[in-house]
Amino acid sequence: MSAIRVRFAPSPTGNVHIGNIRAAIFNWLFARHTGGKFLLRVEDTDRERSTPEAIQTLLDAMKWLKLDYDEPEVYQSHNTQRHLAVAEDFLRRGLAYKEDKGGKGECVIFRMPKQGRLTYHDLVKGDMKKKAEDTQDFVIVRADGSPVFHLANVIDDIDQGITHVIRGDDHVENTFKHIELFKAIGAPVPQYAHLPMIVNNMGKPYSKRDGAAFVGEFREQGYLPDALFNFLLLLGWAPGDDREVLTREEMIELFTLEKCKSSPARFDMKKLQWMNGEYIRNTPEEEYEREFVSRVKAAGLPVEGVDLKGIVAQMQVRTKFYRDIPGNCSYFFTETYPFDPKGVAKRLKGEDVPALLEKVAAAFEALEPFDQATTNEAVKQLAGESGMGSVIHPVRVAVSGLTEGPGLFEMLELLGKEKVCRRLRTVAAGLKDPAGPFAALP
RNA sequence: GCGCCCAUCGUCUAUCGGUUAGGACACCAGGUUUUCAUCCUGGGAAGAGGAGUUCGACUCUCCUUGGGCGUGCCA
Repeated sequence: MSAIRVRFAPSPTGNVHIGNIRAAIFNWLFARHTGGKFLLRVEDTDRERSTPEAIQTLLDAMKWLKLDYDEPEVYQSHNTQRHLAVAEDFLRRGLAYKEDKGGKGECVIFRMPKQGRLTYHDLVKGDMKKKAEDTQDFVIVRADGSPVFHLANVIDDIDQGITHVIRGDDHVENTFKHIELFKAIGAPVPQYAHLPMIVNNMGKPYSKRDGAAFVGEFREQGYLPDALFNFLLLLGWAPGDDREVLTREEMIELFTLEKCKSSPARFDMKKLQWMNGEYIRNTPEEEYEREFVSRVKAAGLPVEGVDLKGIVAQMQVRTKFYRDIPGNCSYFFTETYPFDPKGVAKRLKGEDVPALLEKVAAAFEALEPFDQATTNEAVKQLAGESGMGSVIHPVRVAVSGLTEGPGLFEMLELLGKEKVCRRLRTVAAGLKDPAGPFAALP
């Protein structure tokens, strides 16, 4: 039985930064790979910001990314008495002292060694060292009697039996302080692993100024949790072979801290977008269909009397974000589909277009059956010398309002003869009417 | 300023002394195609600089340069 225990210990602020959730991902993967326990500790000592809503946001983000934890979450604010008691003990043993460092009243300060060398082995960064003289005593209890992060964090780690602390690079310096705290308490020092920072194009820490920076934002924008998870994993870690798109099982199997890089990684939104597309295309059809239907219904479109399977098959490969689904294919579900002004200007504004559309409608009317092969043949006949494109483009915009979408003949078959012919004639009439719906468009 | 850390294509990365330095994203070209997307093929693109160690360095050591983090009664 493995005794490994790791934790994710965020302070709930109402937003979960991607750098932070990445630390959660690495902790989770490490636990799952080693058969250890993954715990969640809510460092809610900032009573102002740690609202129930903020905590819920955090929990939602964990759930969305399927980062399940193995024991009930621990709230740091519940342990304040314990933290203070340890500080008292330090005071009694002369490991800490009281001082008023700036007129805010007396605080408790922990003594750091004054000579020698502080060292530890970082599982990612290797051997780390620092001269004692380069460290300073630090505050562990504020003048107002509240414990400081360093103290609370270490004590909670001890109480939760944490064996490996996996966190962001920005904590490297703190580690020397924390280790002294563990020693002062007489607890075994955990193993440490510091993950590289996620930075922007400028090499600066990635922040909200650089685009979506919080888990909730990616969710709103339509990213799949598994895609974000996979992408974040690849920032600072690689499996060692050429695989990039990995299942959760593969990740768990392959993940080791030794394979973590220690240099900062730039956040590349383009690659995330690609990854998201990969995940959408690889989604089981039934699951995509479920998502598709719920999005279409949510947009107020009726999903009856259509060849849903056929539509879904056409749309899945073309979906970049789930949220774009209704806008990209409303014409399958309603007669009041919107027309893209640019498409109208480009494909429907020719003088001969109304007549063409009527000719096509008449030709289609006679088709039996009305399918890809027969419509294709009919268009070929009508186009003659001028090339199929001259017919295809106006017809596409007329029946769908858009210049992009499934192949025209697939689209026509899915729509059916009746709708197609009616739309062609309606659009033709509208184009001829000086007061018609297209008149206002350029 | 001082301390700690980092450094391979534009980006994410593989390489654990000997490779034509590989893959992916992005980009460009071509193929499939009515559009878009997918898919396929091809292309350009990298070891920051300088010393050393070595028969041989991207890989080990040192220096320089560049960057990040820390240096809070924030976490």
